[in-house]
Amino acid sequence: MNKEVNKTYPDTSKSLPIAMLRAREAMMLSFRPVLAKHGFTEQQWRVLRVLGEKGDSDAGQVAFDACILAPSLSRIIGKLEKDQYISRFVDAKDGRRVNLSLTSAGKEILNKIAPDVELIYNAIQKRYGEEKLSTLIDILGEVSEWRGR
Amino acid sequence: MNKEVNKTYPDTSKSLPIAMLRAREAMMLSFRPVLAKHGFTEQQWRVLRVLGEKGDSDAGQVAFDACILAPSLSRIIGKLEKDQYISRFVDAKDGRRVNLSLTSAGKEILNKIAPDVELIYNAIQKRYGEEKLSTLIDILGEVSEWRGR
DNA sequence: TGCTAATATTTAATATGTTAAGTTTTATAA
DNA sequence: TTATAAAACTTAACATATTAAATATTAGCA
Repeated sequence: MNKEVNKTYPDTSKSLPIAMLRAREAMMLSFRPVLAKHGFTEQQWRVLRVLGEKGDSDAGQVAFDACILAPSLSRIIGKLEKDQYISRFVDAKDGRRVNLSLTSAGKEILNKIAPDVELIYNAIQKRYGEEKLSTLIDILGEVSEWRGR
Repeated sequence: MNKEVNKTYPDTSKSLPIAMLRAREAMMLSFRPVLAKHGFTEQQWRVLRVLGEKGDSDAGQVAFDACILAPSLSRIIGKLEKDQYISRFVDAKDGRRVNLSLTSAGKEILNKIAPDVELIYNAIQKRYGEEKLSTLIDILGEVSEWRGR
């Protein structure tokens, strides 16, 4: 049951966007302090992680993978570059594209933080069970393909 | 399948927070233009909706229901009050609390926009089916109670 | 009663989200 | 080939997110 005494959900509990926000927020309350301890925001971390998992990518791809809009990404990579965690260089074949790459410092910090993040994720998985969480991810994946009408 | 050609999901597709963000974003791409047409942001709309569904509430309750942090809510209600959609008054019994209430203009705009929002939600429900979506909301509800380890 | 801790909200500072407009480079078609 | 549209980023402006600190008020207790 809900731990928040005197707080009851309104009918908005049937709202998918709010339900997703609430669930996401519950998890981030665990993840954020770990990232903050190392001086990273949630979004900066997503950028590093995506680059680590997929290797060098152009900004558009990173924006898509990390689910960050281009204008936000521009600022984020500006900071990550200044702090020397990533390097940025214009694509040789297409002058519009900007390629991003983790520096060695970036790879280092990534490997340093990842285990702490994994720990939390494992605790979540242990509590809710792999099956339920994979069902959740599957449905979320389907909904992600909603393209309005 | 994914409509984004040349864009493939990294391993972050297994990340629950990112999956929720992506799914939520897909839906909001449909909802936001409707709200924007009436000059409201997503968050302002959540505040109006919560007040409409639960009636007058103090700021803390609204913050919880709308899933908005207190500092953000302070500014949001500042604007909504200025625009005369809500009224704000200090609680008589507890001077720390601020009670919020929809004005008649607030109720009016709420009733005006709600049907458009419902329309989209119904389309989503029609596409994915009530059962799947209710499974989704159920699991999200469980995960929302995660309180760290 | 008076002191201190706890609450509820607000203010401040920095980072990101969102939409629109601006830049530079590439693709296209007349 | 060249004018024009499209693509990929960036910049700008305003709104929200996050954390910390400040304010004001109430609650608890010696």
